[in-house]
Amino acid sequence: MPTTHSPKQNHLLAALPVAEFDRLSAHLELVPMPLGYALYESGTRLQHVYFPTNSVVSLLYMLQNGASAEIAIVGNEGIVGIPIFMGGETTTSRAVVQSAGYAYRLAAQLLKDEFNRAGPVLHLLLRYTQALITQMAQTAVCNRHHSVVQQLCRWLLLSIDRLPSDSLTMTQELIANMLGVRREGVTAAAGHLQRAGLINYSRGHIVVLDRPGLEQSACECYAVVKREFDRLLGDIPPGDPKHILGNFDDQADLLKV
Amino acid sequence: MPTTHSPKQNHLLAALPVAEFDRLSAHLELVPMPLGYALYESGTRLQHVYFPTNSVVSLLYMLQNGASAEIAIVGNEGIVGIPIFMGGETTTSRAVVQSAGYAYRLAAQLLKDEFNRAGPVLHLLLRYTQALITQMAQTAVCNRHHSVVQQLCRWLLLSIDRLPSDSLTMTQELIANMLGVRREGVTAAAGHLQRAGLINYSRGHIVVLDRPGLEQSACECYAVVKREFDRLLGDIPPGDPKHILGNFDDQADLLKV
DNA sequence: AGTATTCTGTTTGTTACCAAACATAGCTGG
DNA sequence: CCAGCTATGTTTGGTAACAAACAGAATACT
Repeated sequence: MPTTHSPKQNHLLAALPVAEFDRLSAHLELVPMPLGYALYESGTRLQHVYFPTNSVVSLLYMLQNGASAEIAIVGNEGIVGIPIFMGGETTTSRAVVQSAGYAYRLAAQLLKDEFNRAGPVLHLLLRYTQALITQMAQTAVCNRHHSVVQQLCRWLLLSIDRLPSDSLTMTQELIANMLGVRREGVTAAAGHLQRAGLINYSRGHIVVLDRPGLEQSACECYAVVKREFDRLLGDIPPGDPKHILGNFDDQADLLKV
Repeated sequence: MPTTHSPKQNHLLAALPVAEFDRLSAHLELVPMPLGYALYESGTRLQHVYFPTNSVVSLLYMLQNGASAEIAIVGNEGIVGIPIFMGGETTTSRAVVQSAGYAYRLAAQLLKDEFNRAGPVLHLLLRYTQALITQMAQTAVCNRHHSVVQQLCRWLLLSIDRLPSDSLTMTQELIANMLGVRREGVTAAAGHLQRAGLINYSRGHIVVLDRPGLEQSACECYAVVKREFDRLLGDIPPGDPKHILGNFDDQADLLKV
């Protein structure tokens, strides 16, 4: 846990041009993200968006019978609260802190105002949304076709990609809720990976020992998501909007700012 | 198959204000959508967006081993080609015509130009995108937790909601590809529904006999998706942008148009 | 220290779906 | 009409995950 915090620890905020960053930064509020805290529930009107720095958030859907399934993972590469700028204001899913840490939050109205300027913030957020859509689509595919072991590998990789170290604090029970499988299934899968020397597991503390090996054991889903995030958002030099909008033809908006 | 065609048969086009509709309509091109036709493949740059009228399109992901899974269904309520305005230009999935018919297509550049006006078209498309996201999230949940019978019911309901009648042309083999299960599984599930008197199945021609019964047999996923589409896009009086943007505070954009 | 709690591991039995092969029935076209 | 094809139905066997109950071990509490 770093002793100093900066909004630039979030990749989306770091990628903003100076003008946009300066407008927003005064209103960014550093908030702690305790494990299990629900940023919003299904159907509730979102009051803030969150830019995680060293925390990780799960987007979860809860079934009527109490079962659950993770839709997507959001960390320092993204933003929690997409429905605010998409126009729906609410979602059918909930957002829960999966790994404790911090985030910068911003009042919904301020983000909407910035979004409605139709400048770099809009384009950046939409590109991120497309990356998130890819992650959700791949989750659907993975849920259909892949084993618990493969899915656990994918999930571990997506998680540590969003964390500063190769270790995470997470019980098998919680992982089971995320993946939508039973706890025993996670125990079996985690035991398998531990015996293979890929991870070390001990009472809610996981350490990834062999990252390449984990990628080998994962299904193609992880690589597909990773590649798409890199393509859409990767290698964005801080403060340089041209890379963000490289594929956009109408860059007149930028000049107006 | 209607003998007369109109762009207004697509709900998104029908919901546009007069000014926006008039700007676009001259460039809309009626195109036939034959069964199995791929509007785009994974990774290819999209040249057009498609507004289906009486056709239905599946967004599919193909695994390396040849297996597949449907991500979402798009019909006359929506648009195919979201990555064009989201900024990614390509997707990891492919779009295939699931039920033959027609669509109006529009050159990618023209849609982007209209989108970049940051007016009603942008807000309408983003609301639709959020509805589509909900459908994809629910597909992920459904793939995890529900039986083939439940998923077949959901799929049938989503499909006939987007078709003019209660019948559809679709072999069990094709349905199996969509759901990402084996053909035998679909045979068993369809036989079950047929014996229950909910559908009539005969060599690629399905008739829904008891729609309420089908909704009973479906999992909650269908209702969740339907409700969210209605909430985000339903009851939009043609040409009245206020309903589309009801939740948007900054309506200054509208006045500029 | 000793008790309670939490987390992980294991057991047995059941079920849904996969895998592969084969059977039948309806349409199609010479 | 009959051959060929396509769509659907059925069989047997295997596997992965579910369901429920319980056992052991590490941590937390008093």
